[in-house]
Amino acid sequence: MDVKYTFALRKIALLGGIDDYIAISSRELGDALGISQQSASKRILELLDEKLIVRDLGARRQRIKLTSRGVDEMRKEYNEYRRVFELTDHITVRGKVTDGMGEGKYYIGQPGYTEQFEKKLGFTPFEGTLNITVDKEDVSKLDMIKSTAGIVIDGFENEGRTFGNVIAYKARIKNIDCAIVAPERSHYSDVIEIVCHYHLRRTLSLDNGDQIDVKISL
Amino acid sequence: MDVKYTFALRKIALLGGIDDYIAISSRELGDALGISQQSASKRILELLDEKLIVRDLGARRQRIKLTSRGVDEMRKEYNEYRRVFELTDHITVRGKVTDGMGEGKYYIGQPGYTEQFEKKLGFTPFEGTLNITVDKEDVSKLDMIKSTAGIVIDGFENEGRTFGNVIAYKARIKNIDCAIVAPERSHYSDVIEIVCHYHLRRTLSLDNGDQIDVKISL
DNA sequence: ATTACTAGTAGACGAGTAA
DNA sequence: TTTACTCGTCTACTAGTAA
Repeated sequence: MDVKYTFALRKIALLGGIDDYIAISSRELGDALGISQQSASKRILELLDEKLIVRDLGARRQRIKLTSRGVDEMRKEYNEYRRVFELTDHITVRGKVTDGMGEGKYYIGQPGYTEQFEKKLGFTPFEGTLNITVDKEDVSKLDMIKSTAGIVIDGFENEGRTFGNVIAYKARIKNIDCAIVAPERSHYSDVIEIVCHYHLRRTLSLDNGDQIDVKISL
Repeated sequence: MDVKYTFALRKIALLGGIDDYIAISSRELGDALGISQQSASKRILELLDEKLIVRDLGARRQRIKLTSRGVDEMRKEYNEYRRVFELTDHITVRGKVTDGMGEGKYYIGQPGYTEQFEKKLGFTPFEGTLNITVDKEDVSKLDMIKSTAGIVIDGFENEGRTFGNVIAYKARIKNIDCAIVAPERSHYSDVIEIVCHYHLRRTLSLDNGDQIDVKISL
């Protein structure tokens, strides 16, 4: 992403283009960006080309707004700033214990993964994951976590099946070491999966719906 | 502020240069920024020139960190993002009622100010201000408020004394219209001064130390 | 009034290289 | 190894102007 695109995008967002269409001439945008009308016109064409904004080119005044791709780019930058200004060395997210679909157990059981967990996380995982539905107000923190490096658990093949890369993030629940795991290319979700050496449900006497804090290292 | 400076600044901050010196070669910074070693070296010189970073040029590895001016620039951008992602149309800050130094009363009493308050804020101020010490966790919100336009109350001269410009921000305390006022060029403070048509201390039966929410319009 | 083309130019970039 | 100079290229800008 070119810097000058995010700069223009941010100004458009500040002028209200993140929620809805805003009527703005290329001259006005140019003034806001400190560039000429001609350059602003070109910038708009570039942003359209990159599918960062959409335009409704009326007879007299064009109206533009960010696309979801545009909003995503902005959020990425916002998260970088949050890491700079809000962070120490960990983030705490709160959520409720939830039933998983039992899939975790199958994956975690694969020797190709377990060996790496031991080497890279420092514990052999209990066979099964604890699923937590993150509270609405903390979901944005998951973005911040995903924007950090994480520990790559390499994928492998076994009996003709392909197991993809998994990213792990070290965490602690009530001072017990554990890790959040997620497929490398996972789409948005408010559910996180926890692996741990212990059976967390039993060790901490957790039931579905129980509130729990997860402290994630960065 | 040139965009490319804030971009470089942000990467340096993310690499830890906001808290302390970080050792980073021009090649490494170039890689982080997606530019050549030569350009990164030039960028560092430009940032030094703008006093956005300071450098400790060791024999083998240079060490750099942001200056307070550099951090301020970053925070300005951070606040723009917060306005985009966190805001609706107001911010609520919480604080404790505090004794002022009686200065507010003298200033607010000046006809040069009161006439403008009436015209620009829609009320004649009670002679005196309510001081609130903002809670530590809400102090950063004051930055966000300062980064918005505010209403300019023009300065004037009276009997040889110069009264400077004042910036007012419309606010509400328990649904009573009021405004935060601050000298145009005020330095950092966690105390805000409130003007109101009513004597807020009496009207709301406030004592020093009482917790109070101030809802500030943006 | 708009948007956006063409053309000319300033300046940002990286390659080569010195220290 | 470093940092950072010079210099040639090429991009990104603005002015002029068409539609």
